Amino acid sequence: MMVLLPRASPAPPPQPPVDECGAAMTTMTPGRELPHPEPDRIRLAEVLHALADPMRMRVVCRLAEAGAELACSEVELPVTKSTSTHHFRVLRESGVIRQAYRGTAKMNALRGEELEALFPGLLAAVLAAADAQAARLGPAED
Amino acid sequence: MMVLLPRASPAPPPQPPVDECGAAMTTMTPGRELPHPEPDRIRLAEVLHALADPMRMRVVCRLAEAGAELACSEVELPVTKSTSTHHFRVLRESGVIRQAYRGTAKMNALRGEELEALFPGLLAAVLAAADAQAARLGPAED
DNA sequence: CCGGTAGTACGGTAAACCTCGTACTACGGT
DNA sequence: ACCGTAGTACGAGGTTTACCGTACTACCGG
Repeated sequence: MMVLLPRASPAPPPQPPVDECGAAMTTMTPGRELPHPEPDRIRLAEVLHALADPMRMRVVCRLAEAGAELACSEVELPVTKSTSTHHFRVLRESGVIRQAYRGTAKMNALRGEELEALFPGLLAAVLAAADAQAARLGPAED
Repeated sequence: MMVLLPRASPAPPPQPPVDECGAAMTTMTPGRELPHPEPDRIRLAEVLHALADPMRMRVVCRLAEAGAELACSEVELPVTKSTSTHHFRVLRESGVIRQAYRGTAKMNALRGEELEALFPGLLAAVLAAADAQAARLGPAED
């Protein structure tokens, strides 16, 4: 009864993904949906906090200028993959982006319309502000 | 030679505020100017971070709806005075508000025009978003 | 002159945050 | 069937944050 595990796993949890609905989900959710906040659970403070980080702002700008879904790897950040994953999750959990698995990639899209309905003009103003600042300082600055 | 000090001060520094210009400033700056960032040193990330806190957001909303300067004590927050001071400083250092001493009070005002020049529509959008959310949830909510 | 009000500085705590490295899982192509 | 690519979970380190309490300073009014 030697399972296929390369390492000698002591024994405990042979239960793979088990799941139920948000309970287990130990690893990745195959081709399934990821937890996204409903529009009425999106909080301004969380959105602003999500946008207040340079890395995440860069992601949002890239998504906006692309105007379409982008894979995580499509948005290059000067951090490791783990950190990148972290930032994308913060953006998703705050309601700024929507994520979905597509093949081996995870696609990301701005929740533009939903945010517009909740906070009219906010996203546009932030994106414009980011552009303005990028133009003001050298495009490669802070 | 019994000085007025309740405690027995050894003797050393009878020099009161000494100062020079940002060097000493051990305590309060009398009726003087406080350090504010120049418009070109205001960073979007810092502004958003400042606005991403509920307490600070409350301050900004109060200042906006008042349309005029308000003393710190005029803006009631469910925190101690020290914490309040902390939040006002974050707002000032990020460039969101301007502070000045007036008598025993410290007056606070939004740097609306300067922010508008840097990030057109941003402050308005954030304020509108805060109002919208306050209306959506009970005005006494999160 | 004395007390009250307004605000600060300092020190401390507990939580949150950003970052990384390592080890792992899924999907797709050769 | 295997390897590579894309992304995750977990744990840990170091910094920042929000909050408080205490002790202090400045200004105003009686």
